[in-house]
Amino acid sequence: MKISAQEEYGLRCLLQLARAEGMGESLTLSQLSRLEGISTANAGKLMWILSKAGLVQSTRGTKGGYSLARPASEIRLNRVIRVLEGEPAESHCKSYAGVLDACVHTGDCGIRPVIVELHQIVDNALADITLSQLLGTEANVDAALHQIQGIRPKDNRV
Amino acid sequence: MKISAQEEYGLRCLLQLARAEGMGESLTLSQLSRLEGISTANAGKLMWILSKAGLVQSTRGTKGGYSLARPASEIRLNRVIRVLEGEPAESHCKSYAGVLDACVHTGDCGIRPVIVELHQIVDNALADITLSQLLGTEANVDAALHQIQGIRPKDNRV
DNA sequence: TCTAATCTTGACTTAAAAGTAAGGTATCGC
DNA sequence: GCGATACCTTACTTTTAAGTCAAGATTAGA
Ligand code: FES
Ligand code: FES
Repeated sequence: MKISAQEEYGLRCLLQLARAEGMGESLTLSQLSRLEGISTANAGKLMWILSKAGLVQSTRGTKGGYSLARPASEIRLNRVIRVLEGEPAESHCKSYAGVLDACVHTGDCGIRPVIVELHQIVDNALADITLSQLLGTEANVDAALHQIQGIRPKDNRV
Repeated sequence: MKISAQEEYGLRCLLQLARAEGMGESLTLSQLSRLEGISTANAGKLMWILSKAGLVQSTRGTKGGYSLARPASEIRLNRVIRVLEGEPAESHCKSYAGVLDACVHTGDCGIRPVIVELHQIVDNALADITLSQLLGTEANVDAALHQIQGIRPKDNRV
């Protein structure tokens, strides 16, 4: 249960775009790569993924670059992470079937709900955070997040 | 942000041990491998990790096998997952430094708190679940988990 | 004691993720 | 139009995680 490199760097680049957005500017791949200390090729790949998902907008040609497709306050982290983590993780019971054709826990299973709920918990937490909330100072961001964790909305209770 | 194969299979094996525990029995590697549809070699590796961390007890020789080191009701999932996910994930800013020596976000950083809090949220959720809670029917387990997600204890508020 | 069952351990192989390279296409300014 | 800038896309290489193998060590029971 850890964050992958792609998720991490993708999110960072997105944050850089959010910062630039405030000043009405867009960023090129080489700018992004310099800002985050990754190769331009890698930045390109990340941006391609994000743009395919409609999170960022790209402009070609000289004076081109990337910018957020929507205001930073409307981009929630759960969306970002889901896009960056690749495949939609097919139904769990098919991905982790061991050497067998199907999951050995047929029908009644205590594992499945744990995994599903766990992802739900993470998703809920991430859904409460927008890009714009991450632009302040570290202390402010930290404070804001603590609050969110406390005010949890409890969606799917009856 | 997804669960790894090792975490998944390790947890499943542990659950099988918890079931066997109820009947005062221990399980051998070949039994575990058959129950979970993985190779005995793989089961052996997982058990070694879990035993090294003190979560399971092993008995060698004929009539040997594995059993839980403590009652299922005292084993919390956060511990299990942390053990199975390998390295303690050194300070984040060192793991994801791109091509540079250190993290480019020096000092004031909006990313770090997100990652740290996120792991905290997951850990809190997992800490509320014990192995014994996962032994019931799928419907029961699901119901129990929903409750936990709602009653969240809010540890680190002031 | 001897043997069969069983765990232990490190090295090896394979599969997946991450990152890189290169050629292609669109846009701008002259 | 032409060249420079910058994104687009696919294929490849490297790195890391996952899984396997094989030789060694320990115990119960005949
Ligand atoms: S994890 Fe697939 S049925 Fe249990
Ligand atoms: S992630 Fe390391 S300083 Fe921001």
